[in-house]
Amino acid sequence: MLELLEPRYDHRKTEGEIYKLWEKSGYFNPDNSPQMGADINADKRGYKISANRRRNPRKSTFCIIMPPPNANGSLHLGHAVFITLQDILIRFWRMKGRKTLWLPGADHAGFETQVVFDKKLDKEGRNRFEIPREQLFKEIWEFTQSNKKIMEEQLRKLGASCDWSREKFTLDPDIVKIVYQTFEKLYKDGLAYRDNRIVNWCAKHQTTLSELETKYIEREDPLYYIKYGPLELATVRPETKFGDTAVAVNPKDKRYSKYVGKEIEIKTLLGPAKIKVIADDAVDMKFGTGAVKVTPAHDPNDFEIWKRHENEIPAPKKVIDQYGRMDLSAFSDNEKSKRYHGLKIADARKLIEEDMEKEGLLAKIDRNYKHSVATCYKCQNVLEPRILRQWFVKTKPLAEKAIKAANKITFRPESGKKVYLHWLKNIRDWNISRQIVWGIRIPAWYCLSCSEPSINPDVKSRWFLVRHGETDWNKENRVMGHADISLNQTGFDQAKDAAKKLKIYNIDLVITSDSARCQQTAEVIRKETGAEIIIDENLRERSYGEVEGMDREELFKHGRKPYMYENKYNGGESYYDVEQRAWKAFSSHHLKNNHKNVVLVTHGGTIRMINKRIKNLDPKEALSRPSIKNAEIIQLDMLEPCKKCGNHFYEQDSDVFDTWFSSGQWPFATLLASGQSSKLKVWRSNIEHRTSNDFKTFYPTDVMETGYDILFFWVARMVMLGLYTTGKIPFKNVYLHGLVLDKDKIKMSKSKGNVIDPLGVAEIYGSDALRIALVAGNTAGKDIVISEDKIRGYRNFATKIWNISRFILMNKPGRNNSKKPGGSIVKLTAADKKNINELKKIKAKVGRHIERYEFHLAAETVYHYVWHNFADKIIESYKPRLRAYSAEAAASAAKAGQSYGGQARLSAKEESDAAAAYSTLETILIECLKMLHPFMPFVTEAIFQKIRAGGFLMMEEW
RNA sequence: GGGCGGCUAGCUCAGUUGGUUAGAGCGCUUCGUUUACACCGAAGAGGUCAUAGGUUCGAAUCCUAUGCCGCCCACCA
Repeated sequence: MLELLEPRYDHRKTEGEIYKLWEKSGYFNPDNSPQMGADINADKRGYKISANRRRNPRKSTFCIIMPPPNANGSLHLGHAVFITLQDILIRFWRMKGRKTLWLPGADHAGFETQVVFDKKLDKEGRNRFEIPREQLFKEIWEFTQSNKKIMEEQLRKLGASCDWSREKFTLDPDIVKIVYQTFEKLYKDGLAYRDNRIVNWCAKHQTTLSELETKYIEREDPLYYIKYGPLELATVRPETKFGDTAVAVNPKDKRYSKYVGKEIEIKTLLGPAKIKVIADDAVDMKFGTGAVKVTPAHDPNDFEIWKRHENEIPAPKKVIDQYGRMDLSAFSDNEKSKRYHGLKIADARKLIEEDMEKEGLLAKIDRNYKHSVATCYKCQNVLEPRILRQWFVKTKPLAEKAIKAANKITFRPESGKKVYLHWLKNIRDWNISRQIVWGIRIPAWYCLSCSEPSINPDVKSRWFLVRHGETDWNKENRVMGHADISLNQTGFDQAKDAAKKLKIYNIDLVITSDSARCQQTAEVIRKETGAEIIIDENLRERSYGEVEGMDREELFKHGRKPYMYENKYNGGESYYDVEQRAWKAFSSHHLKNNHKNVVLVTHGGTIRMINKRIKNLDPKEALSRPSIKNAEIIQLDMLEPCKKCGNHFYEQDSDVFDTWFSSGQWPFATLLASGQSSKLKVWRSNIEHRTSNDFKTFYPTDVMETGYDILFFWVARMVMLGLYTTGKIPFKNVYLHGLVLDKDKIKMSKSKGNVIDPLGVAEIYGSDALRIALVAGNTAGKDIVISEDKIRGYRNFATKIWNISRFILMNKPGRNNSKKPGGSIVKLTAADKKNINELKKIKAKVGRHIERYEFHLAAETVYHYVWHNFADKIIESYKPRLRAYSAEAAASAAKAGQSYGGQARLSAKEESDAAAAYSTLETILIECLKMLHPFMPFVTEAIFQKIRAGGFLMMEEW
């Protein structure tokens, strides 16, 4: 520990050590707070407890759930801001005597992390779409875990006094369980539903996004006026014209009323066509020509129009695929469509413009048309609306309650409430499905036979259909059938890969066809998983009789029979035959082993037939499905039989939840999952939720402190989901801080590369300096412009505090003198009392400011007092009184030839006055340290340790 | 189109229900080795608080309009 001799405070030599002391003390954990009525001088672990603290045992609680930083990178200054603000509140209320919990966590940050990881893969020349789900998940898991560790260390460096023993990650099993239960409850209450709707699709990221994840940007695009039979209409997207299903006009528009309800003849690039004219209020008579093409598959408004006219006009016609390319497969019998099929949208538009011009279909083009387009907030690419089956949360009922609850929440700044209410009042249903791997997989299983969903079920067991590995005959495209061919080396390798993937599922049993290629594959899997093995000849491949052993050419020469259900070769079987024996075998194994995790190793044809039965496919469909690769695994999850059709086999939704769906449950999920858990509690809707002591003690929490940029994303959703699940608002106060901007006033973000590393500046100037610099001069809701100069200024303040303390402690009676002051009489003078009184007023003021969340005023008040009052005026005025104790004074007296007889020459009055002076200064110092502690915890604790070793400033009575 | 915020010292920002000489950090000027601190102390310069009206004994603060800057929400065929 740094000695007081040093004229400058060195944060490098103290901060780490101080944090370790705090952590070791266990006082971040509210369970270790001195207990009510404790009649001891030290707590159970031997730390000193001040008399004041004993008189004021913990009465009430104070809890903040830390906004979990994204575990996909390191902390930036924005994090430092919230750490500081929250730590100020936590330390203040802890000193005030509340039982205080600050619960830390980390967010898996689904899409955000996926994007970060995609970039990493890109650098490595890889691509997430080529990596199997499990492997990709595992890699991202490891990536986030190592980031998480770094982040935790960074939080420690910044002095965060959070309870690490309660730390949570959004993918912790107990959190996921609670998220699942909430989803199940929403489903049962009819508030979560699955529907085919038009959603925002990012072709780059290959996933849908919610409204909040879109960013509208202003753009200039040509506006094409197209001739549509007798009408003319305006569009910026001529390439979607192929998907038009109607033309809409305003019902009041007299110009077009004669066409309404009728079909008009139009000329298109694909030839003549007929299209119906409908009337809809959404059409603006004043825009363009007042007539609009309706393309429900590729435009949200048109989709709505179609919904309103579902019975009058055809269903949406898809003409653009998921990669943002023209998909005219619906027009495959039209030769002209080939010209555009497969083109990127931009290229197609250009070509179509040219062609329309040639065909005389264009009336005019407005080249200066300005409009805004929805883009992906991450990659800025234009979003392509697509119709997709997604899970949605019906938000209106949730929002209504959140609106009513608004008057029970105090917003800082106050304007936050207005913004919050406005958003809730205009809320739309929330798409919570994301087509990425990284996240909480949606706990919806669909019956493989009838598609009936089952939400959050118990999976009894998992069955895997595995095709055998490769043989030389596979390679040579020879018909195998019952021919007993062994695996080649590739085949063994494939089997090994499959076995590794299966290993994580605790396989109990391997059932295999008796063909060598299957037995060999099964044996590899058995070895890897340690499962039992059963051989069953009824799982054999279809017998091809006389054509077995032929390659493609030979088979063709011999006369290939169409790939049909009933066909068979001489001496061979039909698919129908295979289905009969294989299904019989499969059923009997299933009957006996449905509680076990089973791998069934068999053949392509056999798998097709088993699939046919499970999925209730017609023969043509069963045979036309894409071929099954060697060693390919098909997973079947076994649930309670489907209520609708009795089938046992299900597959899970492949999508994951929008991160904010789980984050929205963070306050109650963390508290339910932390601390000692107690019995299960039944909430509304018959869903069991565990409750916990922490939940009972700390929920609702006191403050939600976060950036205003996630007011909708997070705060509003926490209120909605918190109210829905627990019936209570998750927090009483919302404090919204501004964004930290760089010197050019641009938001700091990793993608822009303008982040300032807070740990870097903390390393140079100290965490204390950084913390108070982020607080001083900053108010709720306003953006923060931080400069190094400012931080340096507050570093100087830390040095000032250090020197004030150093000076006072140097004058401690008995420190430099051989003799202690004679009497113990400390009689305060009028000036002492006045100074202490003034101090009390300052302290009350600072406390009041913190209680009102006026951190900047608190910081400035204490700063001004300590430096310009205490140091510049009070200490200066006390110097003559302290002189009596000084060794230097003795020395200078000796120099002057006087015999300085120590205290012998001091009168009792002088002695007492000096003692009073010291006592007053020490009192003020300690109070100043307390006031400063929430803002600058390290330097203040380091000094306190010099004064009262064995105790903690952190735990002193404010 | 709707809403919100800002415009205060050279720079970055405070200024709590309207009340005496409008504050902080950095920068600037002059002076200063005094029981700690030069990462310091003392003294000082610097602001018609965006503009124009209004309410008031009194306005940076409340009201109305205007300008510029920024943000959010919604629609855009």
